[in-house]
Amino acid sequence: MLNAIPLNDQSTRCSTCSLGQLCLPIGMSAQDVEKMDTLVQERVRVRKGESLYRLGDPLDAVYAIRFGTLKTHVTMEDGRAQITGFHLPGEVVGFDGLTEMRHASDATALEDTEVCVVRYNEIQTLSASLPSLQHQFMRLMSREITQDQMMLITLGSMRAEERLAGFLISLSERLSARGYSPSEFVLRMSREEIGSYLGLKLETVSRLFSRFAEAGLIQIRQRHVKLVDMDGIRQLLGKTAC
Amino acid sequence: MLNAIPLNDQSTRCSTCSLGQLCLPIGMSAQDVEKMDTLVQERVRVRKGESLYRLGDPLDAVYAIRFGTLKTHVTMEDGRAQITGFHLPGEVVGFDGLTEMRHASDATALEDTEVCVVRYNEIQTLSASLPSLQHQFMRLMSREITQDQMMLITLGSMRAEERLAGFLISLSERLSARGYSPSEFVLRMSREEIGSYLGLKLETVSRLFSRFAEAGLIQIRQRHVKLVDMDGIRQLLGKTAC
DNA sequence: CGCCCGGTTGATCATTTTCAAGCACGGTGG
DNA sequence: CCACCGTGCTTGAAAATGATCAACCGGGCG
Repeated sequence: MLNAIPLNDQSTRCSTCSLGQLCLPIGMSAQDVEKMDTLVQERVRVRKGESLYRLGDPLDAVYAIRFGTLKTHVTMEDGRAQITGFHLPGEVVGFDGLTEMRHASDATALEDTEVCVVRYNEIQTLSASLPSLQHQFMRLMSREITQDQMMLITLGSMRAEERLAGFLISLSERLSARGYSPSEFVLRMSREEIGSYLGLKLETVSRLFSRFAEAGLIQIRQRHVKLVDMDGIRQLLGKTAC
Repeated sequence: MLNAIPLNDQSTRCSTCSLGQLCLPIGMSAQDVEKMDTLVQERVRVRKGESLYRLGDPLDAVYAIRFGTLKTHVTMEDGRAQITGFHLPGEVVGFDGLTEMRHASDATALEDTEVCVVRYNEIQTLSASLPSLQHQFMRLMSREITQDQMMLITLGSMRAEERLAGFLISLSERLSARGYSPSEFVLRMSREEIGSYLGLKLETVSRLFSRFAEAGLIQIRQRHVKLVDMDGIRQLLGKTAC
């Protein structure tokens, strides 16, 4: 199912990786990044629909996305599921569940995806000779906490319209940071998945997309979106403001 | 405003602290815990209503609660606020904002509270001679991520009734772990604060409490709660289940 | 003693969900 | 090549959940 890709060429190195300052090395000095070139010994290919890991799986690594898109999600005993995040290249997944050394969620590919395997052991070992690596991992985990808390605001105090506007803006910004168009992109997830992420039903998501389109804010055809009026979309976000 | 308490007596030590296995040392060996006895050099008293830190404050420490209750909350530009957590003795706050080394939220005391100051520098330094400390901090941060994700499920896919039932159960379990009664306790937060945390309005919280009481699940008088029918409350949680 | 804040309760309203029907695109097989 | 099927999406109407507005209560404190 999962396709391991043994590595021996230069392309494996963080110091020469094109994702560079979007990924693990974000904010680190060039020297320090070179020292972590041995950190990633393995890459894994995950096909669309397959899982990189599942809730309860032993956790021995975190994963940096090279290309593709992942969703992380939790399913409750009663079958209800919540998507906790959509993840783009350069983002690191798997920080949950370090407490029990077992994954606390599932990670599933929304399209064919490749990740760098960052073994937890290696992190621990390498940190001894590269103290900034330890700091780096704490920063990455901290960022995840901050992002989750932003999401709590979204789900706790925003209306459907604001949530979807925020979703589009966030996606636009993240794609833009990766060199893609900020105004025109393909949604890799279904209406239902967007709904799960935003705490809405798929019909509500669909209706809102139609409404945004009718208002001239976006153009949408299937999963292809074009953000026509960014300012207008941004205004939706702070609409209930004083 | 904040009351620093310089330390020199035994009571400062993690190895002899009564919160022991609820707090920083959770899961660590006795030897390792002794080695971290120098970690906490300072304690701080925060009076009811005062803030331990505020959004944007330089972050140079995380804080372990000795006694009292804190809320962590984020306020948006437009004034809307979201409470992201209520924190009991033994819990560690301040892990957000490590990315920018500035706090990404506010922490405010709901009653007079005392915290142990754990300087980030000290963590870094001590980790060199005590590798398990590094692992420990990652575990604590990971736990925070997992908890936030549980909260995302709550806000994203639960109904008001389920949210409040879950809140009561969670509080009961955490108080119980600290040696308090699991069935009878005092809410340190207002209806409005509960509402903010659960993504509900204060009136809804109030109504639900009344409804729970009428159904014989709880007794409530002001902020004093008694959980009468734990099983019944638990059933509310999985109600919409299949 | 009286005020004030926090809480309760009721009536009404808005938003989102639910249920239901139908559409469009992509793939499959005759 | 086209008819057929299924999945994902759209749209409408009705229902439900929670929000809002408003009045009132009551305990604690100056």
